[in-house]
Amino acid sequence: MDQKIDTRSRILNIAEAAVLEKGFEATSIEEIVAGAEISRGGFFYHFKDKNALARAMLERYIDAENALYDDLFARARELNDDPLHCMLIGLKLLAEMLEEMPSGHPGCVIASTAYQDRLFDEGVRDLNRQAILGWRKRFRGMFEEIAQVYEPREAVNMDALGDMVSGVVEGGLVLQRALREHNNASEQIMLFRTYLKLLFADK
Amino acid sequence: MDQKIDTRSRILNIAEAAVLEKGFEATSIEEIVAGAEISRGGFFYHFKDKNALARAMLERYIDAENALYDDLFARARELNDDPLHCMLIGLKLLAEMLEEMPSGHPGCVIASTAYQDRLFDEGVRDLNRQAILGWRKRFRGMFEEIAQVYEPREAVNMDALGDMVSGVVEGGLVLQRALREHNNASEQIMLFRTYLKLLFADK
DNA sequence: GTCCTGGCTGTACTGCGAGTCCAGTTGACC
DNA sequence: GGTCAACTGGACTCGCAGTACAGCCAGGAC
Repeated sequence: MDQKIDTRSRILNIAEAAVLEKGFEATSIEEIVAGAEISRGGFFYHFKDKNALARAMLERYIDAENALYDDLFARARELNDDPLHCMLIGLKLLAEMLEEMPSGHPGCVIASTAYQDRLFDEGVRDLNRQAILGWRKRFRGMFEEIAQVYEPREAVNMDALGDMVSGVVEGGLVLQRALREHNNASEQIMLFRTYLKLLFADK
Repeated sequence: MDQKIDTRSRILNIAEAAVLEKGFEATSIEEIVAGAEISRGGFFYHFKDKNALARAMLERYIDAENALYDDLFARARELNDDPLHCMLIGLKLLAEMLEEMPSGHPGCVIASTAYQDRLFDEGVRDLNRQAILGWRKRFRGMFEEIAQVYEPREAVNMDALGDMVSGVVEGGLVLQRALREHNNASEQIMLFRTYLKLLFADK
């Protein structure tokens, strides 16, 4: 077979799909090895235990999400050089992307692990923390750039505003999962977009 | 002993504390019965299985949260009759309440169950759904009242705006849990408050 | 050509927690 | 004195995580 993806990646692919669908604890190693067509011994050869699997999944997921944001806002920047409009376009693209996912966004691994964190060791929890702090820094930077051009109509804490991007997405995904609707996250992002339009006044 | 709280409630109290601290799956029936000082048989006498426990916990939690919102916005209404200011005061009270919780808010059961939903049966998932739809209705009503007095500066979907209250709280709690900080949720609520101030213009 | 190593397979085992079954106890109230 | 609700306690099954280890096989080093 030419689909000779290395076994480790195959395990991660199967595991990620299963975990996003039904949660980490509800995903058994049994079904992962069945899906990846390997033996249980093979699984434990690659991952010491489920914690090691969780860490590897989080690392991959965070890298992918960061790459996605890089790409999204790079495309936005090409369309408009103004920092506010770049942000607004980027959020629109993000909302569209979330909406286009056929069965809705699978849900964020970050929130999922945050709510089951006692299952994980310190390494996993720290990865989670670092990812959110990374997004805070990213968006805080973008908002500061905007604030240099547009005077905010109300004083806001820039760290908190940076966090709000993550928070709105995470919160939207929670609603989406619980309601079994499909566009809550994108609607929440669009509302946040109008917030930014109102907050950063035209000169 | 006069602390003769009936056993069922004692089980629910112990279980809720444990579940909020470390998640549903990570909480064993063993430790619940140990905490409640009953036998395993006694537990299963009250709850057919862990699902029944989850359903009972959710019902209690949702009732408590609804009562809290009722109280909060009733107090706000006493302080100011104007619907916008009532909303702003209520949100301030909510933010303060979240901040005052010594070890931070334990985290919302709704989000927690949303991310482990395959562990639960349809009844539990539906409770979850109904709770969020209830909050949507509650806040949507309040926003419509506001909109009759204050013209929104930008057109917004009122259902989505209603959801945003829940979403911002849930999202904030996710951040708080993952970051191990203690005031993210209240900061997010305060940011949402400034959104409302900007959105609903003075006449 | 052989040897070694990495990447597995397969089996057998321990231990934990959920859930079932059921027989027996205890106290309240009618 | 009988009945019922609210348990206790123990024995059991089942599924899943994790451990241990013996063996297999392909491919590169020498």
